[in-house]
Amino acid sequence: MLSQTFRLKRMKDFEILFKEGRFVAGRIVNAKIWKIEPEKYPKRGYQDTDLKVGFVASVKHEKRAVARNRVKRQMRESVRLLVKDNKIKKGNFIAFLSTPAVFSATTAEISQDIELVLKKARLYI
RNA sequence: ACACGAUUCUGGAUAAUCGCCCCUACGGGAGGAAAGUCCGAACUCCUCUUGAUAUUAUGUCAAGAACACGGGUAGUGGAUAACAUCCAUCCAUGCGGUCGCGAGAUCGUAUGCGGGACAGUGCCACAGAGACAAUACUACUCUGAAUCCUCGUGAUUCAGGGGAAAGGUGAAAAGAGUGUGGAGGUAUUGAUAGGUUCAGCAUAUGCGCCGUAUCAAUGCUACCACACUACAUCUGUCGCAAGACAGUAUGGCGGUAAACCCUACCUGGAGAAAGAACAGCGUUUCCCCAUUUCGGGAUUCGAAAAGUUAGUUCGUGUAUGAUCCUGCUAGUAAUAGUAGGACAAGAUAAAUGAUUAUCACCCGGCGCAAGCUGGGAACAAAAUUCGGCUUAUAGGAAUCGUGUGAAA
RNA sequence: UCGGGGAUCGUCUAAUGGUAGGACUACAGGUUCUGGUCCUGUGUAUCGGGGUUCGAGUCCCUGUCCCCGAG
Repeated sequence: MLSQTFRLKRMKDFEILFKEGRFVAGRIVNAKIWKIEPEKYPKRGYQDTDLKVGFVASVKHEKRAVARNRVKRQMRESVRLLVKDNKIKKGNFIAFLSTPAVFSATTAEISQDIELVLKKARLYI
């Protein structure tokens, strides 16, 4: 499970990410990515070396809470393994978004697709 | 043995690696429904009433929720902190078996928002004469009057009565029902006698037609008699009660209250985003300072943007607990009392995960077997706490019931 | 964690407990040289399940889905 220091939690952070960030599509997982610009929001206390990752599972894609929570946990596990090996470029906000297909995928498939998305975004080292 | 149904219980185990949340540490870490949010309670604040007290125009403490409006519950007795829940029981209804000619009785099982229709009001479409102390339309019948002619106790019309055994409508028809008999009525059928005006066929007459008379059979039936069955009331016995049983007793004015309503009982309101502490934000107006962008003659002026905004701790996980486990006692039971033991998640973009192995379970394939191999494993995840209800649910276990087959 | 409201033809919307109506759309026919307009006709619905009632879109219970609000 991913440590709290790498988690995106604040409502305001999500608002900034979805307003400023760019969209990257994968096969079963999409992403919203924003390169942190500390001088634009000086009072938030952002730093260039921060890495914050959030996870979204939409109610419109899957109604059951059990399935949504499970997908979020699977995505977190995949990201944790990447962060552990320092595979993700620092200084970014990332939010991974669900698609309808992700709810029938296995953990290995989700992990592969997250790597694919990060490579497309040129954040994979 | 198999299949189906009902009820109750269960809702995979162990280990390794890498992680997450709580915790000083040791250690601990989803459910029977955590779900839906349909009820109830704890807890907190607010409102009102009464009393006490301090002081002063309000505060504190205690007890409570009257009146009104609204909402809820509804056989009886009990359980509970409380409930629309639970237990026991009564009654009614459905289904099945047995008994009875029948109305019905009885046994088993299931279901039931199961008070009141002599307090009042409303509604009962269409159809039908009439839909609730009703109606008199038609058939039938009596009286009177008028008109007509073939002048007869004829026909027609009108008025006023009588008449509920006929009309055939409807879910329901004026209101207990069933059986047997009586004396009638009525319908149908048959036989005999009679008629031949009218339709028809052959045509001396017969078939047929008419339905006048008698007889017989069958069906329905207001009324009367007897017997029986159910219901209500009364009296007696039994039961805490709802009610049950008995009687040569008495009686007979539809349905609907999940229509308004009446009766009895319960209920003050809002909810953890409750609420407490720290911080003192946001909104509106004015002033000042700093940043970015744009414009312009411009160390300045104007315009725009951005910077702040669901913060932190407690409440919140408890051992002074409506807690859990085991035993005993009381009780038919729900449950209560008592003795001993246990301490069992606590997050807030929200922990309880991912991968692998072995065992156990289910299905398929290969195999005599041992076994090998491939696949499957439901419904669904705490959000202040607890008691219920409702809905979802693979596989397994126990008990009971029904059906089929086999054996005795 | 709570509180409100709703669901009727393909779409929008009516209906004191008594035949589910209207508009647009669709289809067919007519009018026209053809299309449109216009006229006529036809088809199509009460969210699922249970109950009360002679009878339920309406009343009661229960589920499903949708929308709105909350210092």
